[in-house]
Amino acid sequence: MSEHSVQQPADNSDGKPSESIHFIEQIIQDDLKNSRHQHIHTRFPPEPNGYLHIGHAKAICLSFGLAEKYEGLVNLRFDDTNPEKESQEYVDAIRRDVTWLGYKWSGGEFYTSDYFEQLYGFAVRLIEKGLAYVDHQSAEDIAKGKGTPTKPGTASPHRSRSVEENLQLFDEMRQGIHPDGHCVLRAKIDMAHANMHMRDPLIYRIKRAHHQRTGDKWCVYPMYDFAHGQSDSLEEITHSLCTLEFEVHRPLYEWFIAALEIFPSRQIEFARLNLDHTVMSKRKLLKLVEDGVVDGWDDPRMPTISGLRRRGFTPQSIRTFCDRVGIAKRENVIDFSLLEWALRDHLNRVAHRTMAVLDPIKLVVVNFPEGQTEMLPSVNNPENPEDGSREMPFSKTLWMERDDFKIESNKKWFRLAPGKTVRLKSAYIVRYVDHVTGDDGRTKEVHVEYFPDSKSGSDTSGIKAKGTLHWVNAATAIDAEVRLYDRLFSDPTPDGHADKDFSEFLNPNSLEIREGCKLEPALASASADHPVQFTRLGYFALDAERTEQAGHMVWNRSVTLKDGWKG
RNA sequence: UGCCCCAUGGUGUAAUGGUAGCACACCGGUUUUUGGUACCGUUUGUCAAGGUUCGAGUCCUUGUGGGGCAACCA
Repeated sequence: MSEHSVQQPADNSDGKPSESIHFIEQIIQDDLKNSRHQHIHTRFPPEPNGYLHIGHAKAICLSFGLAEKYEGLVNLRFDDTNPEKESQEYVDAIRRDVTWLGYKWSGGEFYTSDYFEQLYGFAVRLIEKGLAYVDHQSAEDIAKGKGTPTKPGTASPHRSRSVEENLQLFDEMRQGIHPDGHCVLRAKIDMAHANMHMRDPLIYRIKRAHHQRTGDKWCVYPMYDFAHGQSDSLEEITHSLCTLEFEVHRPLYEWFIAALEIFPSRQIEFARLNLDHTVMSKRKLLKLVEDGVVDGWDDPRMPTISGLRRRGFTPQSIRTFCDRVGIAKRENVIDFSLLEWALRDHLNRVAHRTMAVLDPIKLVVVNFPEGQTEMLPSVNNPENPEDGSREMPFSKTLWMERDDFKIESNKKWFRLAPGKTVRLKSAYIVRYVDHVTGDDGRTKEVHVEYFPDSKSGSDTSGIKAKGTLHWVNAATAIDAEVRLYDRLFSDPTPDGHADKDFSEFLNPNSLEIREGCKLEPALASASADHPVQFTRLGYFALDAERTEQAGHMVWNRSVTLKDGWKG
């Protein structure tokens, strides 16, 4: 059990839980205590019209997590009632992402399209009760008739058709006798209702579109309000959790349950997740993909689950993040740094430390014997000694990071510079001797002398070095490409500006590709499943797909190490 | 000029009428062969005004501010 698992209420003598719970858990605990339900049953109902993002992860952790915690069931249900926008590709991606997060849909996998026949029957039942009618008005007239939030709507001229006529017309709709958009089925509720959704909402429309699952069997499809809640009911979902924008739909949700006399699922809304410096709507993410701004839905800069996965995030880190974000009803914008913290927190404990130089310059150990190679052990993870150590080759010619050398420095500079002495991680202490400047005016080589008695682990030199540098043996280095990422948008809330399009805030420097990076030889056997730390640089993940395409290793920087240096 | 929801440090989130706490971020310190980690510490908060109460972040009223609602989308 990890320290991140939710603590069960302690068995206190006074019976009080030792941990606070959010409002949805309170409802569940009350329902269980009052025997309103013997067990709970939740669901996650994505529309397969895009990839899942971190906001969905919050919803997934909520509904799946609650089912697990209270030993209930959870369904995965694809809300596929709009064939024009949905596809099997998205269904597959959603299943993959939920599975990757570590969840199983214990209650089963469902599709709203499986209920089309029953939904149709529900509509007939409504008509028979005089609670629905076929409207032949144009879309514009229907919209006009709805009024505005401040002005009541007006009744459709077809509102008082007889039950028989409505039954026949609705049957004709199904038979395909009428063209697309010719008429719709509407619930008969209240055109003057203060809630716009109660002003005779449309519940069925004619749309000749090939559905990825039902093919061409249907030419009428139910609208969200006449599909979602009914599906919840059919699956006997006890707690139907959704985001705030559906709050105004709840009266309708309940009206249909009452009118149809079906299982009373309960809808509860919570605030969706917003992350700063990114966008979280499928429409906007799709636009980034279509415009080629990013590499696809799984671009490592995307807030999608697949993007985060490729970036190197672990399922555990995302679950920790969702846990820390909390559940409430107020609008929120989470700091990106919380996500980064969650990843570091996990990877610090499990990732092996390795050495890589991203902007290499030569480091020559002038007094080290030419042609000799010494194997030096280096601990894989100081946070977890059980992970052992590996042997690193060390010789006269090494690579060091360009940033680790400066010609002019001061007392706060712990790295190499004229007059400075540093430790090479897991190797020796070296002292500056000289440096070589290239034709371009940049430093090309740094020459140092090493102290043979300062060997890591058996240092008897007595020399103190404030700084420790990472390095890679030149002769055995692996050449690789490393991709560094920054936030996709420079503005914290790119879609929060009424007068400007979110794309105006794209960060032009969100991707930096480094070629010719030098990796220690042990990294040859790295796999995408095991993120590593490049010592002093951050956590990195092998991009298996790009590596295969490029013919050389391609690494993605998942997150930098926290940098405490105020130089 | 309608209806619904919301309001606690910079950002999130607790406190269920009784000491405003936790996390992230920030800043400072200790330790350190990663300027990482770990540990310690500082600063910062109940939108406003009334009311109820011995006692209000919590209950009531009125404001103010924010969000949502008028797709044959979900």
